[in-house]
Amino acid sequence: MKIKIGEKKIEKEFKEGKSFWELWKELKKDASLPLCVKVNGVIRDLRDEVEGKESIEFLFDGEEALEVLRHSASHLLAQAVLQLWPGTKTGVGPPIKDGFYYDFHRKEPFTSQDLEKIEKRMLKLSEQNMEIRREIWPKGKAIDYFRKKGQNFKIELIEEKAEGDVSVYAQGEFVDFCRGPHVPSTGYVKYFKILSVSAAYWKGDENRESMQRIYGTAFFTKEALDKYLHFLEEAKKRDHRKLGKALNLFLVSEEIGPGLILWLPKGGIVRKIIEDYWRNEHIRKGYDIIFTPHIADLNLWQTSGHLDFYKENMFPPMEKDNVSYQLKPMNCPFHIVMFKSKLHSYRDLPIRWAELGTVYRYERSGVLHGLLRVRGFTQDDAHIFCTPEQMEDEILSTLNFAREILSTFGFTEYDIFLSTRPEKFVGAIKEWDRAEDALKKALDRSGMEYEIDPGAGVFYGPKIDIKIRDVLGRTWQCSTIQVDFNLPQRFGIYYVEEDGKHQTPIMIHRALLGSIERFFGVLIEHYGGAFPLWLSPVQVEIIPITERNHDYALKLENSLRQAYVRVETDLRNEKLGYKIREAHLNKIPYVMVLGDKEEKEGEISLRIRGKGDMGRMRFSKFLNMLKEKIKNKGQEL
RNA sequence: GCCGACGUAGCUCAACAGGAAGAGCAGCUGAUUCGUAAUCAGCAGGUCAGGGGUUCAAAUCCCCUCGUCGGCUCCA
Repeated sequence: MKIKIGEKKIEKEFKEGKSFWELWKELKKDASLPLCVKVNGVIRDLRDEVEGKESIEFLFDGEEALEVLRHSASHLLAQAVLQLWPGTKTGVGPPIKDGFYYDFHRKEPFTSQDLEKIEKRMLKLSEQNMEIRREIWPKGKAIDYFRKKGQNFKIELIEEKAEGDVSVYAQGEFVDFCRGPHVPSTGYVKYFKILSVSAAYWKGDENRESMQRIYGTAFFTKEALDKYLHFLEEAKKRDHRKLGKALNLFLVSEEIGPGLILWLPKGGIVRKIIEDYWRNEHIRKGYDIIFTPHIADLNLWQTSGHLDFYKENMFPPMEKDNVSYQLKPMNCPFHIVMFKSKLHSYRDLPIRWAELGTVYRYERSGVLHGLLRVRGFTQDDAHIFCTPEQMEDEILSTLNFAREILSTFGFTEYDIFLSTRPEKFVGAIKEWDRAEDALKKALDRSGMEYEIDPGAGVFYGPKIDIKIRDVLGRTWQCSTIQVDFNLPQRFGIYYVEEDGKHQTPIMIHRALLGSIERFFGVLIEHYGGAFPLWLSPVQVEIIPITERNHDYALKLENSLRQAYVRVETDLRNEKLGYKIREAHLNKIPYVMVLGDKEEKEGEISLRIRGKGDMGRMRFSKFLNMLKEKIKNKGQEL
């Protein structure tokens, strides 16, 4: 039998019938305690019996053990809730990415005071260090037990999931239907925090009961827990809605409507910089820039099929002169009609048409969220019409293009997913295979790592999604590259082949930033509102020390403005410290302080955001440095 | 859309348990002309989200609507 303890490997004969727990006690040399064991690759309870010739690994930490710990924490939560409010019905309580939750059903809502009470009770239960035992019950016994307790959700789960005997876990008076595994006793769950409560449908079904879901998190050590709580605070500080208000970037107004964004001047200029960069790069990559209207004849949406499969996301049509017009939820049908307006030869392909197209989608009120989920937004859309042979190269260059653009905004880590054919799909399987193959080959050639998400493609074609990671390690869906078999057929578009035959082109939809609104929101959070120089709404703040220096300040302001530098001068009758503080709070990258000394020598005193006072330098030197840095679009100041 | 919480000055937030709406910042006016994260004084600013109800009396209690937040579901 092979046993692994941390990095150490031991070969040892061991008798059957003992538990891993006992085995550990015989082997252990120090006070460290494993949470669970991995037996032939499967995570098991320490209380399970050793069967003989397994390869055993004792787990002390790591992702798998953390999941076990959090799962046990969720049981602790349920036990605490049942002790505090007997009769509460319990649902499911799994570990999740950053912690765990447990679903409960009862009339009264849990208040934040209740959450505190629960946490205290959990602490007490942890201190009691109750044994956590797995028991195997006959199905009938389990159902009887939970019926007596009035736990109808548990019964539903047992009837669905259990085949023969039922695995339950018991700690003190609390028994839960659960597959496990768990830590050996409640004392293992020490460092945890109850975070929030919200609603969740039973089994995610809108038609079923609404449960109250209590979220929490748990870690191996106090340090790790504190680190995570600190991360939550940091994320809160970076909230784009908060920063958007503080930095006057954008506004959502009740008077305008929910999910509709007003771009204030400070945000507007950032958007302009992003869009200019975007357009210029597209032209450089062989795209053409096009524009299309915001509404179109309803018939267009009939042809495109959106009325069939997208209706619930569309605002209702408006009628005038016996024509119904539809506010557009997508740009693609316009581009298709434009393709159709001219006869295309295979020699024309690939055609790459890009548009910053503003679309409107009806989103259910509960899902709106700052800039990240809105009802009117501008997609950085493009459609590539190409031959099947060109598909792979086009996808590869799009991938590289995406990488280039995203890294300019400081995003260099991605999670990439290739989504393949779902159960419901249009087009021939042969086409799907070809497209999936092209996407896969392009990904392989790009050298980027990716995961395959089987069956997650859209009904009209397979796709690649790129999720970016921000400085806090959070992921955001932005870029998407989708092959479409549906629209070209529905609109009957074609190009003329070498031999004169008509051929349906491959259509690739792609967005790199996703939407300008969402991307801006992500950018704000990524940078914490402190934009790099090239994106900053105000790049240089000029602060004259006294009124005597106002003319000099205005002269330099003009020089900077003529060099296309975004500059503001603070002529207010305030002290230097006050103005510096304000520039700092506004996260302005460079501050030029101008007093009598500077004015006399044609110099400036420079402050750099995050670095402080850099001393004096000639204005001309500063200007050259500034222009160079803006041109380079660097992340550092 | 669903469940819960919340909505007070431009912003951030007070107002014990129903009894005359308050502070800081921002704004305006004046004084101060200042060397690296807040100078002082004065003034102005509110249909307490909107509507209805209970009460002698409502920011406060009840109902409805709208919006925001946390999630569910959905998603660029």
